[in-house]
Amino acid sequence: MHDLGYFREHLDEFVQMAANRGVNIDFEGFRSLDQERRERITAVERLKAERNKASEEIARRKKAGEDASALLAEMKRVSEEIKIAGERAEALDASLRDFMLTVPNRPHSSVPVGHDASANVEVRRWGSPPKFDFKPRPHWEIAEGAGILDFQRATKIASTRFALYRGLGARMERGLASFFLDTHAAHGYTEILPPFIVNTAALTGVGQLPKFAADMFHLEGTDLWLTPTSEVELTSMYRDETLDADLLPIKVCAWTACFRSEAGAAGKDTRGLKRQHQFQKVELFKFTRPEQSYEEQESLVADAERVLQKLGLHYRVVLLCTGDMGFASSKTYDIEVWLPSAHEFMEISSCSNTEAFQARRSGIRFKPKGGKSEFVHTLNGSGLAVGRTWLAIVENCQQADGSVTIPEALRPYVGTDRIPAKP
RNA sequence: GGAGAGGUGUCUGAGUGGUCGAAAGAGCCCGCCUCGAAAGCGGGUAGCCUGGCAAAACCGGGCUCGUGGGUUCGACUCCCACCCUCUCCGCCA
Repeated sequence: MHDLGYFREHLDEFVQMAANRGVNIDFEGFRSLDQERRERITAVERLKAERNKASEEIARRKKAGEDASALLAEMKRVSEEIKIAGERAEALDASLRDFMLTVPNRPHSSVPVGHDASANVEVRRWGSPPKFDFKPRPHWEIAEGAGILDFQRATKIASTRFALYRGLGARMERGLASFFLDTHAAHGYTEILPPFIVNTAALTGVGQLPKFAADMFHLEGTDLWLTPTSEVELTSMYRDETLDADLLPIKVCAWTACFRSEAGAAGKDTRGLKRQHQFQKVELFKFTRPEQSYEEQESLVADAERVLQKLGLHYRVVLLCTGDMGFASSKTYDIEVWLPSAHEFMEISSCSNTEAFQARRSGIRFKPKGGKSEFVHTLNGSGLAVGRTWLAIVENCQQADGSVTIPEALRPYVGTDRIPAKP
């Protein structure tokens, strides 16, 4: 969310933002709503000031034993007026708040302008694609052949877009999560294990609600939802708190399952692990001072890259353009890993600086010594999506006979150097 | 699930219808003192909305004592509902 005063005074900047992001925002509606709201508020407040003054006078007269009945009658009438005018003002205020919650964040000046992914800018590449003297197969073929992945039985248990891992497949999924967490902990991130279920306030605080309710699973008859990303939990753990400035930046990481309804994704990535209703993810998260957030974003991306490098997987880093960024983000880098079967890169991490956008929604402040409290900046990034890393390993490390060589760094976590071609 | 207690500022914690945005203490900040620090002494220290104004500083007004309603000229204080926390009992991985 944006600061209302700033938004009002710099509307032209937000008109530009909407054009750059390719979204429609009703600025005319805002102008009239904002103006009427303010007029109503001042009218109500004038009445309240009158009442407060009279109340003091009534108290004084009663103490002095004087008569106050005329004032009392007058104030009864004023109070009724306040009630009626107040209701209208509150309705306008609620509408304005609802509107403000749907305005996306402003992209940072370093973000390229563009409508879709074609305007994204590749920042760097690491490693090189593996060479095969045979035609590399997609991960679902290798994995189902090796008996480490079973989609059909997962469908019996739940529905399509769920996976069941078996044997070394399950162990590699678990091992990857541990490997990620251990690596990040060694670089200053405190491991958190949060609830996987979150409430409406938490989702509103990160910008997931009110706009993206359809992308999530809602628990019927409750205020609770299955978490779509632990970014929600990690942000909300400090919701409505003022943090000690000396503790910043705060660096945390978490492994959780993530749940997405994938509404609107029908027909997309229907085969394999790429797009599931449930997947595991290790998230990196930072609470920083405003002036250090962009520097911290670069190091957060590097922290996510580190685990791919240790696994020896070829990847590139892409700076997303204005039209391809998420709702809450000011600047986002995606990390994309190489997939030999499709001969293309696949998103495996998304690292965003939301500046104060989420902090303002979530009420997360810090207080500098002797200064006024300010909103922190929040940064989030996958480090990494576990299921997608799993499939990248299966594809990049596959052998001609259908077996998979486990990357060296991961071997202690899987307990073997190779997944055999057959169970 | 049942019974009881309670939710007040950065924190602890007082306040039971009228100068209460809120005592006291702690923390933090600024002075004095000191070679410097500690101690001591003095002062300061919430957020949001709104108007003066285009903005900063500043000044005025309004709101905020878990949330939402109600009673009242007036609510931290009384009433109702809900949420949350703690203790005990029950159940349970």
